[in-house]
Amino acid sequence: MSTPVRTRFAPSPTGALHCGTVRTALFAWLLARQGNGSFLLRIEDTDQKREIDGGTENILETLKWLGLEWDEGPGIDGPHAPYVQSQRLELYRKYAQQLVESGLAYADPYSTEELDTFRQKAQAEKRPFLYRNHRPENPSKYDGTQALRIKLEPKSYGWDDAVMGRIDMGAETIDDYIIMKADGFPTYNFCHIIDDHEMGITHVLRSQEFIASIPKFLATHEAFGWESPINAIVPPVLGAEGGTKLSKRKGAKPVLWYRDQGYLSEAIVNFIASLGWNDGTEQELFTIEELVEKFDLERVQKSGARFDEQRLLWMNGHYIRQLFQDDLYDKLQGYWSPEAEGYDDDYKRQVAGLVQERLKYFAELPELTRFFFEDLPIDSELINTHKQLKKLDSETLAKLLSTSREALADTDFSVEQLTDALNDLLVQTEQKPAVLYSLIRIAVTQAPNSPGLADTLAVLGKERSLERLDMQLTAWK
RNA sequence: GGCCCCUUCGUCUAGCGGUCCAGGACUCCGGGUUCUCAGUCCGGCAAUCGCGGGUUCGAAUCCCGCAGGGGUCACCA
Repeated sequence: MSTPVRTRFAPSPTGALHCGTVRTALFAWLLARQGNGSFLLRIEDTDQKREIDGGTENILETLKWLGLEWDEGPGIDGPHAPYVQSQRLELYRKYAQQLVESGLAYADPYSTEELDTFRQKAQAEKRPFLYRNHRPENPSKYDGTQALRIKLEPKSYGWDDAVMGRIDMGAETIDDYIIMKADGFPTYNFCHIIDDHEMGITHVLRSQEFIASIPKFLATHEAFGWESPINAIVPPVLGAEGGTKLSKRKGAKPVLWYRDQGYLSEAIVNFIASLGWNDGTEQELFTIEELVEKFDLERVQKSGARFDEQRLLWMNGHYIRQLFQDDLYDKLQGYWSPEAEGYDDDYKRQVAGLVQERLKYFAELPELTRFFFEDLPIDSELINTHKQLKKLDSETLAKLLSTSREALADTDFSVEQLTDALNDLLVQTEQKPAVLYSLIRIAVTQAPNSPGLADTLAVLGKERSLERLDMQLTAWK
């Protein structure tokens, strides 16, 4: 029996979560859910300056919406609470002190300006800047008000990355780095190592930008005499244009934006999982259960993947079409146009049923359903630009429409009777559907497109449909 | 610049020495579904596998160079 997997997602509350960040969380979550593992959420808020209002709430809300429930973390707690770094400062200070006492950490005597000078000089001489070349001979005693550096001896580090495979890096990537800032807060580099160790994390997934820092992390483990968890570097999610990774600065949209636009969490999860991972078969669509079952770090791609909105849209449409009608109707709450609000549920349910296979995201609902809720003004352009109808004069059109009106008025407006009546009209008028149906459809909707004619008429109802046909006829008189 | 990672259709990818003159999906194009849009079904366009050398009877697959892209070198994470 191997020890249960423990993974974590450890974001900073510095902005709304976007799809790139969340993919790392998803992979970690999937890994934990495969066995009787645990998924932890930890808030890394050690940079007070960059923290934004509502940052933590956004993280919690995003994960909950996606269904990535955590077993330990804010609101759940657990054996390693608290799960917010700013509430764990004593712990980091204790470990920092331990390093000071064993001579593995020392106070940094330099000011920011002095350090900048060192860096610039190194750059001018075209050699890498290494802090250890400036290590103070007799550092003053650390009193908690200076920056504290860990002393790391230059040596090579390598590890077997669960995604990337074997990676070795030379001693030049190792240098003394700051573990405690002058403001008394620990740095990410330091405290996440402590937390991951304390919390018993077995697999640490990090995005690609951390790859060069891993030797530092390994060395830090070594300083404490700890064993490193399994490291896994996940490739970046790139913006649609490629090149650089998805980021707030490059306009990556918050995950919750997609929710608000009417994307389904199943679609987002499926789509995000498919960026940089596949199960080796030709399957494209996965339920979350299938993802849990099939996900494998070894099949995670090493190269970056672009975020293709087009493909997301396709997937979302797919998931919308899968919805049961009641479920669809519930989810559509809040997306109806203001005009629709006065209508009863039964009517709106029927409308929803007609647009289900046309919706790519819920926010499209109003523009797809306008004419079901308001009488749109006569738009003569619809007929004047129609490839068949524009050839006919209004007298002919009026005659056709009038005939149609009478025939339709004789039905009960059920889809069955309407379909029959429409068929009969084709025979009777000797017109092609492209002419007759288009004419009726435009007259009754005043929109360039709509669901099927019989369905649309049936939902609109007899009274309203005939009224609109009359309006069009009046316009031609 | 040093170090590290990456490189198959426009995009996401399959491929782990022969079954690949490279398969699937999205997009796009054409056709069917008695109107439109969407959906759906059928069909099509699209990668000489970054380039150059090897190894081998045989390479997208192994090796070596090169090029391009990305990351990183913070008292940010």
